[in-house]
Formats: sequence, structure tokens, C-alpha cells
Amino acid sequence: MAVATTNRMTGEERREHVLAAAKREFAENGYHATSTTRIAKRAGISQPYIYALFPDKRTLFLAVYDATVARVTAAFVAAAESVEGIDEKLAAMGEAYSEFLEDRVELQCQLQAHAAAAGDPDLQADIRAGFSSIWRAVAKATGADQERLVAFFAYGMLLNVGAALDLPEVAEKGC
Amino acid sequence: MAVATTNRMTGEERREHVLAAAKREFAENGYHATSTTRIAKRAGISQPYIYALFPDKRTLFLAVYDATVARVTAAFVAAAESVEGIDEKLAAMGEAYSEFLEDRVELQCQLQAHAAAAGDPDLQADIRAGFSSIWRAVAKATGADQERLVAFFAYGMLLNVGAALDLPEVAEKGC
DNA sequence: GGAAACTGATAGATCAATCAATAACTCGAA
DNA sequence: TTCGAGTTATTGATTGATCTATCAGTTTCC
Repeated sequence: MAVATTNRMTGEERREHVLAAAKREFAENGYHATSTTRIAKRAGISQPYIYALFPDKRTLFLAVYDATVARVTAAFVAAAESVEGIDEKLAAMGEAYSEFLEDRVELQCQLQAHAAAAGDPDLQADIRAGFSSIWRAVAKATGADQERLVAFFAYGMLLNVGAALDLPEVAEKGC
Repeated sequence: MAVATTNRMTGEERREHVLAAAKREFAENGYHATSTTRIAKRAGISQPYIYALFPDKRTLFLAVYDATVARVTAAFVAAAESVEGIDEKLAAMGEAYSEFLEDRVELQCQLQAHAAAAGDPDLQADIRAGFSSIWRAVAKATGADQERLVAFFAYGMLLNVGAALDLPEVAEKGC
């Protein structure tokens, strides 16, 4: 037989492909409703091979979440460095977040992570750490006070919900 | 054998007991990670009997969500009626929402509903309808403009996340 | 005795994870 | 320049657990 291996990859390459596939699936269906079979199918590999790349489903989920945190943080910091003044920085960061809006995957990922964290102490610890890390990065990059930070993140959370629900009420305005 | 039925109830009574049990379970673990077995165990009945009270798990989940929407809406409307002035009404409603904070179940329920809705068109339609209904109720009860409504709901969403993650950053302030 | 409340048993599907095995690439030696 | 040994990538088969939903039957009350 030997149907010809269409594409054999480096472990590292494959790992990133799996991460990308998992991101899409987790974003849409959440942690528990996403099966490793679906992720594997989307990544174009067999289901058991996932376990050669990640020790378990939970670790894969957290890897996806950590990557999202890293991307969001990087976008925020870059935006903040592009202008001067606290309010200007916050506005620029709001703009940056809007880019994530086009492809809602990033936002839904966060929402799913927060939901999954609620009932799972281990997950909760890691995900709270990720959230706090973004919070601290924004605080440091802007120098904003607690009140403005709360408003900024509150609006971000509303955008997340808007992305999940396809809300008409949350398709406009910029903070 | 016949171990003696400890407590036999009306269908309606039992239904509400199941709703209460389901609320706790869904709030903590979300739609997919909550099994009907766990709900039944918490409600003190056998698992199959749930299907005599609700046609399926999805309907039960939506019933829980609808009840939450009703409670939140009622609390908001009552708070708004207690004072005069748009800002005063919004502040009173923020106060009312804080009451839900003590028992985080209500907040987590919403977060879980939003997450479950993301990847399920049918669920999404119902849950978006619930969210919009709260939004409209608040708009009508306060007469606030879109900008203030966005800020109000944004803060609410942040509280939801705070409840799910046990965030230190979101344990203070009142809008 | 008949309706309403309730359970036991179970079918059928799915899922995370393990294991043994195979295919393909790398690179040094002949 | 080929051979082959070792390494890396990848899969098939399978296990045991779990979950939704159904159905037939039993208890309890009026």
C-alpha cells in the first residue's frame, strides 16, 4: 500500500501545526467539548501522535492559551510604545485589540479559557496567572491607574463576549 | 428491598430541585463537562429521571440560563425603580449586581453560557437572545445612552471573569 | 385501580490515553 | 556511492472509562 506520506515534518513544525489546529477547535468548542480526534483531523495527523507532541490534552490547552497571552501582550506593548501619554497608549492598545476582532479566534480562546478555569483548580491557577500577566504588562506599559485599567479590561471582556455571541450591541465604538 | 423513598415530590417541586442542582454544576463545570449523572446525584434522584422532567440536556441548560436571565433582569429593574436619575439608576444596578457576587454561581452561569454558545449555533441564538433581553431591559429601565450601557455591561463581564478566575484585581470598586 | 413519581439495566457512541509497530530521514563507514 | 545502523516521525489497534438517552418496570399516593 503505502499511500505516500504527503508531508513529513520536523517535530517542531508539527507541534506548531497542532497548536494552530487546537487553537481553532478550542476557541470554537471549548476545552471539554473539543476532542483530540478533531484536533488531529484538522492538523492532518493521527490522534495518537498528539500524545507524542504533548503529554496530555490539558497541557496542549494551556500551550494554546499561553501562546494567546503572548500574542496579546506583544500587541499591547508594541501599541503602547508607539505613542506618548497614558490615554493615548490605552487608545492605541484598544486599536490593537480590534485587530484581533477580525479573526475572533483569539478572543474566543480567552473566553473559553476563563470558562474552563472556573471549575478546575489546576487550570484556574495557570489561567489566572496568564490573565494577571497581561494585566501587569498593560499597567507597566501605560502607567495607568487602577480605575482606568479596570475600564480597559472590562471593555476587553465585553469584546470577548461579543465575539462569542455575535452581538450586534458590541460591534462599534472604541473604548 | 425497598429502602423507603426518603422524599417523594411533585413534578414541579422536583423540577425546581433539578434546576437548582443543574445551576450549580453547570456554573462550575460548564455545559459539556457537566454530566447528567452529576446533576442527578446532586439533586438526589436517579439519572434517568432527569429525562422525565426535561427532554434533553440542552433544554435543561437553557432552562437554567433563562432562569438566571430572569433573576438578573428582575434585580436590575427593581434597583432602577428604587432611585431617580440615569447615573443613580446605573449605580443602584451595579450595587444589585454585587449581591450576585457573594454567591458567584449566578455569574459563572452566564460565563459558561457565553462560552458554550460560541461553537453551537442553536445555543448561540438562544443565549444571545437572553443577553439582548437583559441589555434592552437595562436600556429601558435607565434610559442610558449606548456609551454608558457599553460601560455598564463591560464592567459586568469583567466581574464574570473575576468570579471564574478568582481575580484579586477585580475584588474592589463599584463601576 | 389508575395515575404520577421514580429507578435499574442497558444500548450505543465517544473519548483520552497507551503500546507496539512501521515508514522515512540522517549520517558515518566501506 | 552505496550500505546500514540509529534516530525521528507517524500510525493502527485497542482499552477502559464515561456519557446521553431509552425503556420497561416498580413503588407510592389519591
